[in-house]
Amino acid sequence: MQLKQRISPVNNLLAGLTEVEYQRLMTEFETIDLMLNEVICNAGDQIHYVYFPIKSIIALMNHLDADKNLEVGMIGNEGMLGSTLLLGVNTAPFRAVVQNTGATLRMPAATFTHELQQSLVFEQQLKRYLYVSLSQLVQNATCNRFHVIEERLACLLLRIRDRVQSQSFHITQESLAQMLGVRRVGVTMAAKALQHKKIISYSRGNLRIHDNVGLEAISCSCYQTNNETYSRILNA
Amino acid sequence: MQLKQRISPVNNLLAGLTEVEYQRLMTEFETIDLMLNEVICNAGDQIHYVYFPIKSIIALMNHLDADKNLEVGMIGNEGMLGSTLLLGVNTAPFRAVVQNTGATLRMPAATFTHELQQSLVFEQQLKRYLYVSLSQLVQNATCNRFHVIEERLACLLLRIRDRVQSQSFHITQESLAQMLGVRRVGVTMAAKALQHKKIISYSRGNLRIHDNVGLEAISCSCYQTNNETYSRILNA
DNA sequence: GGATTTATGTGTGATAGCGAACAGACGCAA
DNA sequence: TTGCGTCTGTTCGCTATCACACATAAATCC
Repeated sequence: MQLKQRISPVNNLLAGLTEVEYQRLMTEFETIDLMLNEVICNAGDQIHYVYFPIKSIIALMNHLDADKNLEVGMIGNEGMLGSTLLLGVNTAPFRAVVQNTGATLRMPAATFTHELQQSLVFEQQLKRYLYVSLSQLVQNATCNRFHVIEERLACLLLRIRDRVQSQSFHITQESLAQMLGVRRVGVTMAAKALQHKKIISYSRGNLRIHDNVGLEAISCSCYQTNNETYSRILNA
Repeated sequence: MQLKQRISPVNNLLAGLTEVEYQRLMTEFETIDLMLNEVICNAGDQIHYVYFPIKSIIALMNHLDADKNLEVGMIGNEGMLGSTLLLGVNTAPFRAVVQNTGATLRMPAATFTHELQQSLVFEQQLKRYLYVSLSQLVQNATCNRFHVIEERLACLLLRIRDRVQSQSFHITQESLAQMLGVRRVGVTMAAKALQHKKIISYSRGNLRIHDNVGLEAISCSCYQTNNETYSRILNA
């Protein structure tokens, strides 16, 4: 069973570790369930824990005011929350909100920084992840500037799908609107368009993707660009 | 004279070093002049040198296609180009374009990574700078999404002013448009509005700021937010 | 089972910014 | 002086998105 975990690790950032390193790390983690819409931290908060999602999704949000929010990063089992600790700053740069419940590994920040010093491979992997986060973040910023809501919605749904590893998941239009930084009505229109094209079905937060190829065709190239960046840097 | 340099260092990231560290670093730097509109690197390029501007400005641009560009970061004597080497990745995440000529310190990438290992203070300072870059980048992304051209232009002019350390500088509306990710005509309109308010004067690329307070009042809060982030993290 | 909450759909007008095309104005160089 | 390149100003129709207000429908709760 442990072998199975190593071949298909619970979190991709823990791949590539030696068996010994992996086992030691696992003794430091606790597995928890995050609560939907829970605000793990606000920008400027002290970082107490780092989180490695297994099935959950954490959204990084930049918050200007009540109706000016923007998703600037999404963390699933391909990433982690708290990687900026690598830079020697122990305050959170952004608000982190739980977008999807599910099992999550958690470790105290102090333990994390200590573990980094124990394993060069681990540290190297996380530094690379931080580089990828930076790149993707900028790609999303540009995406926000130039692409229309429907493209961006398609992109967002694909990113969620990849992280929940399922064709169907639960998310309200209101949440999607917050992430895209647009009005809910804007999401309603875009989602309706996707439904008419038989690409998704959507009812009261229950969303199902029927046509993956169609969705990728509609989404802007940013989806693919971000995936390429991830695999180029982290699976090198 | 050397003492003067230490009190008012050529580049702010070199402040806080001990005299010995500073002197050793300076032997590794060469001082060069960057050419206007020179593309130092494109996204994905190998990083050969790191740059510490003294009077110059380097703009980080994300490039989708010919007419879809966005400034995602600006580097003057408060920062450096190449800080992502800290993350152990030696390819550039973004295109870097010279926006203002002027003296610049340059060091080979290999020397830089070697020097990082020699001085913990230096490394710590640059890690913090990378954290600040990340934060500012996200702030700008949100700014692009929510604020109107005139606010953003005001913000941009203030950022340039701070880096050239002068009330007047040369930049075309075309360049400004590229950085803001809008049409030149959009900049023309916004710049005209600022001129009517007697805040700036502008003729064929020669721009002069007459009313700093007025310009800050018009610019969005992102300007101040970014400055606060910088001083909170780097001057701590 | 009725009331309330939550989630989605619709409609109307306003507006910021876009694309394209063109006109003037300044500056340098032959 | 003429010409050409660069920079800025102006206009027109168009579209995506916004703000606000209200309608409908499913889920949940007492």
